[in-house]
Amino acid sequence: MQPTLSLYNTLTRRKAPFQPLNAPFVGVYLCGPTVYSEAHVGNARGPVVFDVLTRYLRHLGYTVRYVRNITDVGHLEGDADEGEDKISKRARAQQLEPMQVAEQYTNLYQNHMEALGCLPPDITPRASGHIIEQIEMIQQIINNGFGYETNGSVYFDVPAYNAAGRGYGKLSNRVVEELLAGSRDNLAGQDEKRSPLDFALWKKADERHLMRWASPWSEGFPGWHLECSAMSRKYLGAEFDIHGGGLDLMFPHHECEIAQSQACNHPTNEAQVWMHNNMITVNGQKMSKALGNFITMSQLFEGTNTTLSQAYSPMTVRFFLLQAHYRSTIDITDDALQAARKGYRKLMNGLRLLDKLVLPQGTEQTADTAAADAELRKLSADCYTGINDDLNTARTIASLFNLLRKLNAYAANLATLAQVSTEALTEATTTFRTLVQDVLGLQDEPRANVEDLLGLTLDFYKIAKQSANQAREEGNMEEATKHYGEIDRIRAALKDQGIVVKDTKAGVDWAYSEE
RNA sequence: GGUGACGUGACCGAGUGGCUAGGUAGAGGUCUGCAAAACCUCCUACAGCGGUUCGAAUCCGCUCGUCACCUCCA
Repeated sequence: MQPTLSLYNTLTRRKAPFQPLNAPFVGVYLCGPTVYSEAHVGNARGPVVFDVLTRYLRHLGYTVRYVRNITDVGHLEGDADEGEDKISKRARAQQLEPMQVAEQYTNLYQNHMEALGCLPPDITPRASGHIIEQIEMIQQIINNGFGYETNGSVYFDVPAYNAAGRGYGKLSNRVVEELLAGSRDNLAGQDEKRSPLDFALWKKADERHLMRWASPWSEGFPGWHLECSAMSRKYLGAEFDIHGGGLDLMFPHHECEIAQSQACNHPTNEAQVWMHNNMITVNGQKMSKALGNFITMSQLFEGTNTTLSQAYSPMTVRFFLLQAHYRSTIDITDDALQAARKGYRKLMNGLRLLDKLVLPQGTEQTADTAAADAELRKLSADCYTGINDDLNTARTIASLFNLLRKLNAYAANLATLAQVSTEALTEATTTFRTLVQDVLGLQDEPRANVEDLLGLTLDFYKIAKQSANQAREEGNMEEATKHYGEIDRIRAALKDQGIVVKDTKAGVDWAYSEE
């Protein structure tokens, strides 16, 4: 009997038990990266959180379709005055094809996500591969009276949409009148828009713009909110279960997404549940490209960022991210990462321990195991409390440590396993293993270097060999035989691992077995 | 200015009316050839000032401090 999973919904500003629209199927969409540069740690939080979410939904028995897009068109550089697409701007500087840049960073991103233990999404749609769908959507928006064309560009008519009672601002809690009052009216390039709140659905490309597609309005490119509306609708339907992204995407990106979707398919909030993960901070400030205080994934894994003293492994980073609740900010520091690394390793040591929790032969099970069973079962059950409460992985990890302390205590004195029933113990070890590996996605990360370990083994091999030869020369055949036995054992063990020892005139070496 | 969030012990970070969060670091102990790991014990905090309440870190008010978003260049 699994307690229900509750999720905090940005739309309603409260937690509610999760109810799929069409159980057992669950559609999940996460706004993916813009692939014009390398992702930083902040960009990894959403994917890790949603990886846990989809893993847990599957664990609960749902059939999940998880979509995470790649934005390879559209976004403009914040300070660009050319009106150029970010990707093409970068491409021109490097004399590369824009799609080459996009491909390069897409691959890098996916490698990093895989290293972080994120299972690949079921569908990874590219914005550039869905131009037709986006054009169709624009046409629908225009036909429904919520879009207009100016000079080959198409804009979404926010005042018209809002006048129709569709609630622009309902996600981010904004009032159109206040937005209008707060907006500066001296902005350049506003003349094409009827209202400063309007946003582009299609932009006509100027002659320097490299990425461009034909459309009924002009040769150009789609607006940056549109892709998610179009692609989520294509793969998950006009209304699906869960849509996620960073808190900074709530406005305007997600607000505009809802508006676009609803302009086509009223009524819909595009997704039933909207989830937003909070930001990662550095010295209390949001990590961002603009501030320049970001740490890229490569820098983190390789220890090449000056903010940090050393490299941190992907699993350490994953643990670090999950040790905080996703709606809280999390401050990244050396101390915090080092603490995370130790915590992560402690959990991994726990994993290695589980199979060793066996009552020693000859020890009798205690007749009454009720007390110990109850204690262990409570510790196990607690592990699910946190994750069911809006994916509170911090609490789940805390509970796992509490469970682990008990399991460690049993391991330290195996005879005490007599006090607990096999059923309760199995339940506990299964809970631990399942949550750590399958749900939190924390995998053992081998740190030992095979070459070094082999070298170490061969050192002992050499010592044994010297001892054997010396004993033989001294005529002590009994001693020699003993050491030759050691040598044979090492050889046999290594051979089982596909390694052969090579005794050469130059010394002892090894090679992969060719058998 | 508008909207929202936050301020927890040496550090990170849960909790949100009464009950041990947890991890890391530190202290003592058990174990141990030495050590490590593990286990046991300790360090028991909630920005400040008021208020509500039998009782507040948790609710309310004020003060101080911090942060995010408020789009354009699309």
